[in-house]
Amino acid sequence: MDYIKLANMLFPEELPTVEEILTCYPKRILPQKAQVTRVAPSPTGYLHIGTVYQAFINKLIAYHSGGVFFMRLEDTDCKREVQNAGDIAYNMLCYFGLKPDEGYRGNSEKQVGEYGDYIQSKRQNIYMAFAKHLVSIGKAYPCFCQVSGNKEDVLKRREEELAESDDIDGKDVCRYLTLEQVESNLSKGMPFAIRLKSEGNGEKKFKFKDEIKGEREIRENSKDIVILKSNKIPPYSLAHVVDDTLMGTTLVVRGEEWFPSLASHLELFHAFGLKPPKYAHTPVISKIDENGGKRKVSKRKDAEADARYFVEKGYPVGSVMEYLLNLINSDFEDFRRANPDKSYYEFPFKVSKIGSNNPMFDFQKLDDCSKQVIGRFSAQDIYNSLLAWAEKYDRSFYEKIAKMKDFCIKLFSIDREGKNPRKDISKWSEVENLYSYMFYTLDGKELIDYDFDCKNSPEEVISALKEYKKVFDINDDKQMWFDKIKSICPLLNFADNMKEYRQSPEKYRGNVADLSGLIRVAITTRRNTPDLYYIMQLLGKNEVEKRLDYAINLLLKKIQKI
RNA sequence: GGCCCCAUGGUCAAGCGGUUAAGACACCACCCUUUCACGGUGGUAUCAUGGGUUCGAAUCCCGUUGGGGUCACCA
Repeated sequence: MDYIKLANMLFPEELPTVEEILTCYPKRILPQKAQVTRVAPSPTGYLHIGTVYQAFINKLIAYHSGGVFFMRLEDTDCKREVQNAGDIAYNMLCYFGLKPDEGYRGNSEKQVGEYGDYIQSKRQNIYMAFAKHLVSIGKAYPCFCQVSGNKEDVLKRREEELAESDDIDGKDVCRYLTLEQVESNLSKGMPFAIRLKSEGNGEKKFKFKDEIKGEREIRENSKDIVILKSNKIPPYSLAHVVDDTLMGTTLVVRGEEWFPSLASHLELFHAFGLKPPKYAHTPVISKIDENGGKRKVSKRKDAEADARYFVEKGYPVGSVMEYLLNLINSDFEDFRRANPDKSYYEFPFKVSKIGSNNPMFDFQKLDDCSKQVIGRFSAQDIYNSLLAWAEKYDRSFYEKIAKMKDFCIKLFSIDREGKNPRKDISKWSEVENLYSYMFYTLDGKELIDYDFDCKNSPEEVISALKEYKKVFDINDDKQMWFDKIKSICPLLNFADNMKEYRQSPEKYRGNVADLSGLIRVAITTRRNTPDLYYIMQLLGKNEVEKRLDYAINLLLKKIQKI
């Protein structure tokens, strides 16, 4: 068979040769251990949190090795492409602090770097040239079988084939077409795809070292995989081999779902006589299903699959990244404890320490992580971040707090100065509710419900609040404030001293902590708030008195109803 | 179904042939305390299962079970 003739029949158009292309992409000049890594999302929707996770690992590797982290847009699937998804992906990566050093920069900015184009749909000639080359050396052939690419059809067909045999990778019939048959098909205008003429033997294994999984034995590829679709656009396999070669990628970090197709990628590199990069296959982030099963976080079913979810909920970037880093290298926590002020980029991250089982997404842990991160914020930072978040995601709250800057900063200062700050905020979206009692005045406010949840009767609560109102003075200092609370304890038969109360609780109706609790609930409707003294100071004399009255009246009404 | 990957508490996990099987989240108790927190101390709870190998197994090997992935002209 005259393969060069075949190649020219298939690709009559003017194309550069592979050698010419290769010389256009010079080797990168980098320090010895520098790694070139990449993030390569396909614009099929929003950015998946798993892509953030992958991108983070890639960025970390490039950063720590003094290499390059670039971005490439894998837009070779025209059917699934979603408008602006590439732009969203780029902007989200930047938002999470993962701005690529090189490559695609969204729709509005110019690409950066010498190894482009970084948008695959703009590189069609290159892929065609590579495919043609493989045909011309007898390692690829045209396939005229018309097969539906629709996912449902594929699944159905697969099921039918599986019913007959386990082995669904028999060699394609088109592999054995003669030059004349091809010519005849071509003259009828039949579309064709290009397939790799696999030389592998599925029974044979070869050694392979994965940077995460370690030494493996994998089966040779024996599938005649498609390397150019009938629309002349390559699928992932060819695009990966060509681009990561030309762009000088030294380490491909990708999800474990790619592991089964690794052998075919390796065979492709081999067919071209190219040296493959190193690979690291990472675990996939999973979650617990409604039914209790583990599964991959799915775009369709899980809101948190969309990276924007975390933005909308108001998790600070650092919180998400530290949580992810914790999944990536579980000893990150130790580092954080030892170095509370360092950037997480200073953590001595190791690819080899990435675990090999699929981590489960744990919101409790995320929240805790986030509380620690926000705990390191100053009151000013909290306010600024909250404001920026609210401006986008909660307009009415934004309008409110935009006018209350000083008040908010004072509020966020309570219990937050000093070594062990209060850790009660995990995301900006919960702040309004958490501190709701600080964001309204009683004027014009409808019924607020109180839950005193105490062992005292409503009558006792009323008299406690009345007594307190008598002595309350906004000008008191903190010591005086508390002394006054203590001073009314005896009137109510409350213990003003915890030690005494503990010794003989039966002698009292309550203690000074209980009394403080009643006042707290009356004023804030909550049992947990920051330091009550400062809350009252911020609220001011009138508001505190109004709230005390309000609570007393509410309780009176309740008694009358009974 | 074939092939591949994985298996330590509810979750994230250290562990690399000899450990009282770290640590974190969550939960509980106590301590601190002039309120809420913060912090501290302690506690409940784990090596999926059956066989080997070994003086000795969470650790090595095999089977079983369970979970995940993959088998597209999707990435």
